[in-house]
Amino acid sequence: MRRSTLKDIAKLTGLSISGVSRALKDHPDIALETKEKVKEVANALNYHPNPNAQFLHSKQSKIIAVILPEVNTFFFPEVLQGISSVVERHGYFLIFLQSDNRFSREKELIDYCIQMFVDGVLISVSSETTDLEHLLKLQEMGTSVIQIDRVLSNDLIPYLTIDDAAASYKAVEYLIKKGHKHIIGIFDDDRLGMTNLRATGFKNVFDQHQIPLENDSILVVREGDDVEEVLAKRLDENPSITALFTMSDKLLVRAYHVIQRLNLKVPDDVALISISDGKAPHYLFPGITHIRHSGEEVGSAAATLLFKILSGEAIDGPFHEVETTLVELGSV
Amino acid sequence: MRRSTLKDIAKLTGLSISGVSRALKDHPDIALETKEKVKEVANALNYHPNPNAQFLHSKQSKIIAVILPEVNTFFFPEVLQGISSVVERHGYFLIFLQSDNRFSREKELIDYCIQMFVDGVLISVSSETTDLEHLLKLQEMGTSVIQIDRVLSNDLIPYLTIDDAAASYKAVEYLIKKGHKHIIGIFDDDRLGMTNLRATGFKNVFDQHQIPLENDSILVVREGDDVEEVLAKRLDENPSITALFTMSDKLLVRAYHVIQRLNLKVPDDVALISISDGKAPHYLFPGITHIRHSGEEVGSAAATLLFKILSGEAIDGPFHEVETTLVELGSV
DNA sequence: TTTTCCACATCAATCGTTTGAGCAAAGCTT
DNA sequence: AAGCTTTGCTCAAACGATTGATGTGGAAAA
Repeated sequence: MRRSTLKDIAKLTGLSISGVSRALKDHPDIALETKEKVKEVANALNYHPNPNAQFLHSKQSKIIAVILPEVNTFFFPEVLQGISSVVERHGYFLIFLQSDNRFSREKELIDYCIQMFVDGVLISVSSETTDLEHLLKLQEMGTSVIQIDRVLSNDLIPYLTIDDAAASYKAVEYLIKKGHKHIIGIFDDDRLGMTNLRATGFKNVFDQHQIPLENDSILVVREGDDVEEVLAKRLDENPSITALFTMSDKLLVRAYHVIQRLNLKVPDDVALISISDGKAPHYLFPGITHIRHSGEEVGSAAATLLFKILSGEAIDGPFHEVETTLVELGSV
Repeated sequence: MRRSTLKDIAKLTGLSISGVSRALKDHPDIALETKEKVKEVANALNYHPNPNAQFLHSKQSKIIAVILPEVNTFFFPEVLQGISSVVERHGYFLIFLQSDNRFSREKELIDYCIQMFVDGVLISVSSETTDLEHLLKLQEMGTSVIQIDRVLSNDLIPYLTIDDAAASYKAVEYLIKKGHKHIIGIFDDDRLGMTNLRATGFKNVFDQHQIPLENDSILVVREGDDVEEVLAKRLDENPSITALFTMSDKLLVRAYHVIQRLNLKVPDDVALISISDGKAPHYLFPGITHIRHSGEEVGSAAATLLFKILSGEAIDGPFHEVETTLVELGSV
C-alpha cells in the first residue's frame, strides 16, 4: 500500500497541488466547498503529509534528543518518562541516546545530534565529562541544550537539578522532630558537587536546631570503600546512635544490609531515612521513609524549560531546580 | 551558524552540486584530485548531509519506534537499553513512545508511526489490548512490527519473549537439588498466558523428579488478593514448607515482607527464589537467588530480529524466545 | 583528417510540501 | 461602462540530496 501525496489528491479533485495544500490548511483563499471536498478525499486516501518533506522545507526537525549515561538504574527511567510525556504533548519526537557513561561516546552522540538537525537536546553528562566544549558547539549550531541532574555548572548552558540541600535538610529535620539526636549521615564521594550540597543541608539542620554535630556523624564513602565494615563498627561502638540518613538509594541498600546483618530492627533499634527515587524503599521491610526526588518531575520540568527556550521565551539564569517530597513508610 | 550544503561546497570548489555529491560518495566518475579537494572543503565547512533531504529522496526514515506501556517499572528500562544499542549500531534512530498502558493511546501512537513513516516498530502491547488490528494496519503500510515480552500471539506478527516455562523450571529444579521438597509457588493472575507457562514449568519439575505435588503448593494471586495473609497462614499451618518460589519481582517483594513480619530467617527458616529482572534481589537481605530474565537481552534480540526482517532475510515462524540465567545470591 | 572512445563533469528531474506572486472571472463602485 | 476590489485558484521556485541522461574536450585509433 503506497502512501498518498498531495499529488494524488490533486488528481482526484481536479485541483492543483498547491490548491490542495492550502485547502487542507484552511487557507482563506480556498472556497469552503472546495475545502470540504478536498478533506473528504484526503480522508478517503488516508493522507498524511510527509514529515520529511515538511521538515526539509521548514528547516526544523521537531526532534528532541535525550542523552543519558544509562537507563537501567534508578531514576533515569523516570526522567525519560517525564520528558517523553512533555515532548509528545508538544508534538515533537523524542530520540533516545545512551552515552554508556563514556565521554568519547557522548561526543559522538552530540555530533549525531548535529547531523540530525535536532531542535533540542536534554543531557545528563557522563561521569567522565569535565568540559562542555561539545555542548557549546552544539549550541552554536542553533540547538538548544539543557543539562539534567548530573550537571556541570556553566553560565551558558542551563541546567536543572533537585534542590539537594533542601532534600537532606528535610530528611534530617524529620528525624530530629521525631526525637532523634544522634544521627549518622552517609554520603557518596565528596568530589561530587551534589554530595557537598547534601552534606550542607545535613549540617544546617543541626545549626538551626542548635544541636551539636558530633564529628564522626558524617561518613563519606568513596568508590571501593567498605562502608559495611565502617558502619558496623561505628554502630557497635556508639550505641547512642538512633538514626541513619543516607544520601542515595545505593547507600540506603548498603546500610540496610549492615543493619540486617547486625540483627538490628528498623525502626526500633535504629531509624532509617534516605533520599531516594522511591523504588527501593518499598522493597525493603519495613518500607523506608524517604525524601523522594521524582525523576518524572525532573524530566518534565527540564523538557518544559526546553520548550520555553525553543519558543523564544526568556529564562532567568542558568540554574533551575525542582522540589522534593517526604514519603513516610515507617522506618523512623 | 548556518549549516553548509552541497551548494556551498559547489560554490567554493567551482564544481556543480551533483559533482560535489558524487565526489563525497567516491563515485568513479570523479577524478581523484577533485575528490580530495571536495572532501577537504566539506570538512572545513563541517558539512553533513541533510537527513531530511536524503530520506525524502530514499523514501525511508531510518527510524525505529519503540512503544512500551511504561518505562518506570522493572524490566522495561533494560529492554529499552538493549534495543537502543542495537538500533544505534545499525545507524538507525530510535524514537521512544509510551502507551501508558492504554489501548486508545496505543492506537494513536501507531497512527503516529504511520505518519512518521517509521521503518520498524517494536511494541509491548498495553494490558488493555485484545486485538491487533492496528498492528496489522501498520504492517500493511509497509512497516515491520515485532511484539516484545507482553504479547498477543498472532501468526502474522512476530513476537519475542523469554522462555517462561524453562525459567520457572530452572528455579524450582534448583530448589529441589538443594534438598527442598515442600515448596510453595506463588503466581500472578492466571488469566495471563505468561502465568500458565510459568506454572507449567513449576509443575513439570515435580513430574520429572517424581516428587508428589501437594495441591496447596500453588498460590495464585489476582489483583486485590491479600497474598500477605494467605501466605502467612499457609506458612504457619504447614511448617514442613522450606522454600518459596515467586514468579515475579512484585510477588517476591510481597513474600519477603511476609517472611520478615513472621520473623523468619532467609534462608535458614525458609528459602526464597524468584524470576526477576535482577534489581530487587540485590536490595533485599540476604540477596535473593533468582532466574534473571534480562531485559537487555530481550531488547537486543528483538531489535536484531527486526533488522533481519528489514534486510529482507526470512525468519522462521512468528515465535522467538531468549534464554534466562540462574543468579545465586544466598537466599537458598 | 576523421572517427571512436573514455574520463570527467554538468543538466535536469525527482522526492513531497510550502508559499509568494500572478491571473482570470466575478462582484462592486461611481 | 470603465475601473476597482475580491474571490478562488494556478504557477513556479524553494528546501537539499540523488541519479539517469547528456555533453565536452582530448587522446588514441583508423
